[in-house]
Amino acid sequence: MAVPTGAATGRREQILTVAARLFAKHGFHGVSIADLGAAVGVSGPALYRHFPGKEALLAEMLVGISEHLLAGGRERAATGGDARATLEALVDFHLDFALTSPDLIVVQDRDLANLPPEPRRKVRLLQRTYVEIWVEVLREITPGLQPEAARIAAHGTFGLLNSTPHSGARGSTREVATLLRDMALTALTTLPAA
Amino acid sequence: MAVPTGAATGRREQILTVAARLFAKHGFHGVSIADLGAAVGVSGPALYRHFPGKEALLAEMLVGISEHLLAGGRERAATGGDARATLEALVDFHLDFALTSPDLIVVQDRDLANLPPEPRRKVRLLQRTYVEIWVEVLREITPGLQPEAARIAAHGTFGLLNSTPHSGARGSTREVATLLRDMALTALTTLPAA
DNA sequence: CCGCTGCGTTAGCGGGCGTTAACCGGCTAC
DNA sequence: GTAGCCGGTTAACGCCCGCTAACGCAGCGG
Repeated sequence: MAVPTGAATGRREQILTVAARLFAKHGFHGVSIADLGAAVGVSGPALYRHFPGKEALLAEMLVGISEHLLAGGRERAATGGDARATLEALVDFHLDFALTSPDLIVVQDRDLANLPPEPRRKVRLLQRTYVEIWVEVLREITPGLQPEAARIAAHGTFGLLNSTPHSGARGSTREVATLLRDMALTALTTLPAA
Repeated sequence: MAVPTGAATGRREQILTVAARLFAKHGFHGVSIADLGAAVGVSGPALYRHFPGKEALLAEMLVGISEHLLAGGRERAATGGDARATLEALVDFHLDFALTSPDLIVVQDRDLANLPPEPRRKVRLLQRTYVEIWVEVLREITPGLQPEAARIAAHGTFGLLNSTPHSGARGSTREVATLLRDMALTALTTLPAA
């Protein structure tokens, strides 16, 4: 159930992990089945023993990401503490994911367009639901905040928190985390009520 | 000299504009030369009358973007007002670019990896120089701010400001702009001095 | 009038890709 | 011990793509 990029237990997990790394670096169309096979130590068509095709592999990866995010978001939102605490939990959760699995973050918003229509709609739905969790919390914190404004603020925050793959993120992870965390919380707790 | 996606004057400009739109939607490898030709009304190999190849086209697009950003950044930084005003100008400039040319924003950080080595290094250099402008201003505003922290904050802010393509950005552009502008400025002016 | 240049066209080549086919060795169940 | 699945292999097919070749034709300078 551990979605984050970690050590691979079975072949399927290993393939998904390696594929995430390669897709993040070269893009979906920039990685061939042969490349991917070579990277896991088998070669070429062996992958078809584990996935029905290249797009299905991408689909499983992206759906897994969105489901993981949504599940984590729901979990944090369900604790029922005050809204400010919930927001902090959401930020920490999202940031942890972004720092732990930068490959998945990159692939997530780069190769969504390469999904077949059906899984794409599924991912979009999951993402939208995830955003709505944030919107609810934000509107609880800032009364009068319009839903559309909250949505834009949430997307902006994702951009902020997901920026670590771009910045190299060399400094010790802990420091990066607290910096971005504080930036996000500061920005989100001073939204205009209008 | 107008880099932003606008009406196309000559064929070259038209091709670049259309290519930006298609690349943003389908990714560099997801758009064929034939697709691109069809989208501008000519077909296929006619593009080779204007660009030496597909990668060169991408290179010109990405180099143009980074040069535009760097030039705009330098311009704002050169006015010599106080740092806070400079920062506001930088945010406004970057945000205006992101809102005016969402296609270029998307292509910029998605297809950098598809550039041939030499233009890629050039783009990276331009980007790094652009970031350093922000870093200087941030460190002027927040004394004691470490360069690496400023860099991370700058990248995070770019992620925030560049998030509009993801959020659909339906609300009237002006409102989106002021919302993201305020979020960015709030976050950047409360960075820890440590 | 002639030829050059600019900008198109269609035909075709070469290579790479996703995918399928056919085959095969090693576990494990019965 | 043998049947069968599981997860590999190599060979090959068909498609699509980037790119080149060869040609055509309007416009214009001499």
